[in-house]
Amino acid sequence: MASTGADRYQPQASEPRWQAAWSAADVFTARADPDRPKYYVLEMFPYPSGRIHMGHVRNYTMGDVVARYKSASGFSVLHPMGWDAFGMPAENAAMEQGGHPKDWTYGNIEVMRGQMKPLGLSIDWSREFATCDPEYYGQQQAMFLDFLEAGLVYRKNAVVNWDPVDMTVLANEQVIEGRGWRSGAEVERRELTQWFFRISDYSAELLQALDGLEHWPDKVRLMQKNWIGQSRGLQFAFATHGAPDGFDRIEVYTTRPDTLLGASFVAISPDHPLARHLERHDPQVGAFVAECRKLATTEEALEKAEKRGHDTGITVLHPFDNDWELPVYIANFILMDYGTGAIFGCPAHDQRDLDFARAYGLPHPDVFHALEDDTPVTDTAFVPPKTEPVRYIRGFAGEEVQTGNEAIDAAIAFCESQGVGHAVTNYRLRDWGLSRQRYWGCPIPVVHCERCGVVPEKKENLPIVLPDDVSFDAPGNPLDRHPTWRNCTCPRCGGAALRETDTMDTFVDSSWYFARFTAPRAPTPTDLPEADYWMNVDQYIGGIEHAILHLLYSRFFARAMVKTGHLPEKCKEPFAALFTQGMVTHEIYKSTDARGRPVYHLPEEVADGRLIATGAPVEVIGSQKMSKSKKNVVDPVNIISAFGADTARWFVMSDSPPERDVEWTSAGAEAAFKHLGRVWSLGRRIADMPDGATTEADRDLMRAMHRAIADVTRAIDGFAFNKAIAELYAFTNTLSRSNASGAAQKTAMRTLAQLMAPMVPHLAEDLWAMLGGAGLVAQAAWPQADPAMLVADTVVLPIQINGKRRSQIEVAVDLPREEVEKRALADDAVLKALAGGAPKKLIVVPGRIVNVVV
RNA sequence: GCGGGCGUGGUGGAACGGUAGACACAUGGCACUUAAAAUGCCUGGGCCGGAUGGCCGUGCGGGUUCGAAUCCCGCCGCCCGCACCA
Repeated sequence: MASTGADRYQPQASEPRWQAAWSAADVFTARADPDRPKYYVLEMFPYPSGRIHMGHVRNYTMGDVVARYKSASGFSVLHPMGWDAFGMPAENAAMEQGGHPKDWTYGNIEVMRGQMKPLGLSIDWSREFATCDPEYYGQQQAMFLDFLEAGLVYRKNAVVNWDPVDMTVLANEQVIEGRGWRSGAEVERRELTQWFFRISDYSAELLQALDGLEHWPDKVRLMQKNWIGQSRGLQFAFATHGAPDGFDRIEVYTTRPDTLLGASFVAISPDHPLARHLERHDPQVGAFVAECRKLATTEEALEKAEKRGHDTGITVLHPFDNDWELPVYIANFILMDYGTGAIFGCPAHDQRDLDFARAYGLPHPDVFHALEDDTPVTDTAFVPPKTEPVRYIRGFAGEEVQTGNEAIDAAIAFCESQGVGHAVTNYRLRDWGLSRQRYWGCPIPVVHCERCGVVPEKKENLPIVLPDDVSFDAPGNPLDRHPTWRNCTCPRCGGAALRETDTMDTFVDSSWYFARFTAPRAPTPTDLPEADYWMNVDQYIGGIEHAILHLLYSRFFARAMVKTGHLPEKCKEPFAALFTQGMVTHEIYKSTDARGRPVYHLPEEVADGRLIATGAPVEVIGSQKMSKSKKNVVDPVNIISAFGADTARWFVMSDSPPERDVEWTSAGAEAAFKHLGRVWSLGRRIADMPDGATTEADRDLMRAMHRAIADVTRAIDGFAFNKAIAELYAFTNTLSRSNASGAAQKTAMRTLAQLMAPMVPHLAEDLWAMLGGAGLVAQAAWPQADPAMLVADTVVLPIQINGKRRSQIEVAVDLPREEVEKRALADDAVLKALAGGAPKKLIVVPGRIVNVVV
């Protein structure tokens, strides 16, 4: 069965054979084995866009290295795969090319599965599912109903991007410079009643629990912390003057109460109740608010937009000086969702407020100065860190040196003592709006009954399956205009009712798939004993672009599932360790057409900076993330057919550290292929050697082998796959030059095969079989380094003179410090530098370095 | 705009605060060959030098330290996210 008879490396022939052998031996089926420790490794599942790309290859190879390594190390491994299959592209394809999102999606899954299988990943395919399978989303609907009952879901109004020409809701990415991507119409903000998860109830807990995620990257924890955005501040009310009835007070929230005596205006959100009221009665306000509503809904658009306001003519009285009146503006940069939707501006110590104050001719009195600089603020706000002491000139305690934090504490205490407001802990995190006005998503299982209102579906009626007979020739949600699907009976009163036509955000689908993998065919969302055995995910691997939303939503969902009994208590943090991998990038080849528009070219169409077809030169632009629109993509399928899967796997794991981007180059891929061929030939040569008699060189080779085992193991454990590969290169070089006996070289070669197996499993099986290894290397136990073989007798100590390396000495590892000092001082270079004098200082770092200061 | 990250030879990168450039790729040289490909060996940051060696060098400018790619401060550039892309 093995390709031992071949005379050269032929991955195209051997890779399918080994994949068949693994399949026949049922090597990758996950089994809950109470006698073995379990290990759940998961890569973020792919969106079935149509073809796999190098980013997938890199992502899944990383997971595969971990899975194979853990399996060899005695763990019962779960390594599943599925498809994040709902989402807009399927609907877009249906609109552009006709056809049905379902056919498009399942067709893509078929193609991509077919492209992934040749990679030889150790995936338990028996657990595969797609989130658009009714079996999956039906269970999601069941959980939604449980969440609803547990008070984790509610409805409220929220704004969406509305395209007034296409009469449809647009996603943020469909809004380009304030206009609809298809119609080109100016996008408006429109309010709709939508479903929300109460994730903000968990703000404090989600924040606090970040501390326990020790095996997550610090940067991700920090990003989530900032996203949750806990702030401590003061909430209080200004009394108004000249405001309409019912608006005699405006509640504001501030994180800088210490600057209250430097306030110069009050600003409210265009969505603030007062603004809404004025809008109805004052055409000028109406015009301004309408202008604000043309802005896209993203925070980014809001922040980048010119800061604009409308003076309402209303004023408020300063709480500590009733003769002091501040104007009230409606301002386009105030969010209704955060705090109370109203702020006071202290321009001297907030750049945004300062820009606003200067634009509207408002004063900007300084509240504090730097300790040695009392220059008043002009066009740059003075915003020192809150931990830095500053001199308050308009503080609550007169002229005093305090840090911002101290002054904030003092201000809150003072205001509370005066009956002006109270301390409030606020969070930036908003509730998670899950309603989407689209067809290709999980239907929200509720009905709207004229008599009973909003009524949850009965669980026995689940799944609420998407109707197949829909058309995409008209804009908007086909479910809204479906002739029969929408009509249903009320589960409560049995009368006529209308089905909810909103579907769920696809983030819902990806917020629990990891739990479903533990029991993918269970008749309930999860099977608790299975979840208890396999959860949590021991190693989760995916892109840094998911650092906030997907991971935060999943953390919330896990808590909600624990609360509703779908996961055991220990699953509140479902991902024990997280690794965020970098992207695969490639150069971009660009030229321009006759009309001067950019034209992009695929890498295979270009050689030496020229188009192969015409010889015309192309502009070479530096590497960027592979994307179809820039055509800087390399199709893994082409690489596999040219070089085999192992070359693709080896290349994406070598060179770049996995957390950083890797640049795909054809030269690098060819080099990887050549190297694997060299290793194969080396294996062939060694396999044919007679065992021979033990030689002097055997011990050196065995030392190198044990060193390689230790180094590669440590590198894989530490996710430093590029270093593991560097060690494998080094050991391969040592082995190929070794004069050791045939028997020793065979042992070394078998070990090399085992150490390479997680990265290049097919080649490893070739080598293992050539060298008479027992069974499959995929089922062999990971080699162990013998500590006795790792200790060196001597060590080379570099000698620095004034911090620069000037010499070195070789000493026994256990030589006492005094002896090392003596030897160092006797060194020629040191004697010369000292010129007879005594060293000023002598630093000996045992086993590392000696530094002589003269 | 806000939040997070990254920056080391021609290239990808390595380096518990301790010999900067491990391991590769490209280049150059040599061997093998009628020739080419393939393969193997040597070279492989810059400058000076025949060599031993010396000086400079980790985006830029400062600082801490016996010693800084690594820690601190200030810049510059690039990348990711910003709640309806997945």
